[in-house]
Amino acid sequence: MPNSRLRLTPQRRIILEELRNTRCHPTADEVYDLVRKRLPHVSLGTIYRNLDFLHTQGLILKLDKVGTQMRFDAFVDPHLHISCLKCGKVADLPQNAATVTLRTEGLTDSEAGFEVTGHWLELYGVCADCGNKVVVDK
Amino acid sequence: MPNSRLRLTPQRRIILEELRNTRCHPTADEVYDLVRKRLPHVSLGTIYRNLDFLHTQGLILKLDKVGTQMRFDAFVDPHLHISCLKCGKVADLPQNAATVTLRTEGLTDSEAGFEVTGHWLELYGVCADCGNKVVVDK
DNA sequence: ATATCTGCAAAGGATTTGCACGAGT
DNA sequence: ACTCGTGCAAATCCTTTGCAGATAT
Repeated sequence: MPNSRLRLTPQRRIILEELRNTRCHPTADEVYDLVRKRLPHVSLGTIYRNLDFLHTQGLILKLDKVGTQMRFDAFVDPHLHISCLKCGKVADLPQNAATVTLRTEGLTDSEAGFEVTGHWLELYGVCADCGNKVVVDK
Repeated sequence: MPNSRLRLTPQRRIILEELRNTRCHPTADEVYDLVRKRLPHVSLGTIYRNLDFLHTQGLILKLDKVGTQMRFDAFVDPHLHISCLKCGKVADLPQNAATVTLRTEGLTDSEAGFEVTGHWLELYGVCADCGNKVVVDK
């Protein structure tokens, strides 16, 4: 039978520490850059594998609906994310910044016949930096 | 000076017709398959370029928050989408199936300093087909 | 010993792009 | 002529995977 004990390797510990040290919702390659400062020989494959592992363990969030790359978040308490339409930056907003009300009673009878099990709300806007930025390009 | 007249080429017309003939929110390669039945020599690059063109013209929606591939929708009236967690299928739901209430007054003062300009709500669940399906694999 | 984990490099999938030719005005 | 659009193929970007060696118990 397989030994299902899972290890907290230095790589995993440091990835988690770095994620917990920032609220920047870094992409995998940004995590890679952070971790490489402490583990110069770490590989990007290990970063991806362990981000996925930590996500499976429920230790981090995987944000796959924000821009073109996945982003990761070690703060797993319920909260909302807002992404900047100009620079792609992702920030946290309090959970009560928006409320979603579902009318589920009608839904299972709709033509789709779907059972609704959850939802994902994504806010977008313009961050402080980009809002203040003077537009230079034509 | 550039001639800014834009052409409704056979490729564009047929892509739009095929999209308007389905409510299946096809991916680019599914559109490719549909169009190829009528234009056997069309290329996938042309499909991508014209889907982007039609989106820029406001003629179709580009759904980039649904699964790993973009999906396209010629029905541009406001409505919601729900995607099946098991098979990835996307279906329409009436706009009033869910309401989002934003508390914007507090937001610009939050630590993020974001100005909220919009939001995207994604519902997910289990479609009728997958809900009825007997699980065979171990 | 044995299962898990890593680094490396290669493969994979989706999308975009460069280029020469074709089409419309 | 002069754009704009197309087909083809290659390139790009992000992510996943195969494999041989390393690590922990």
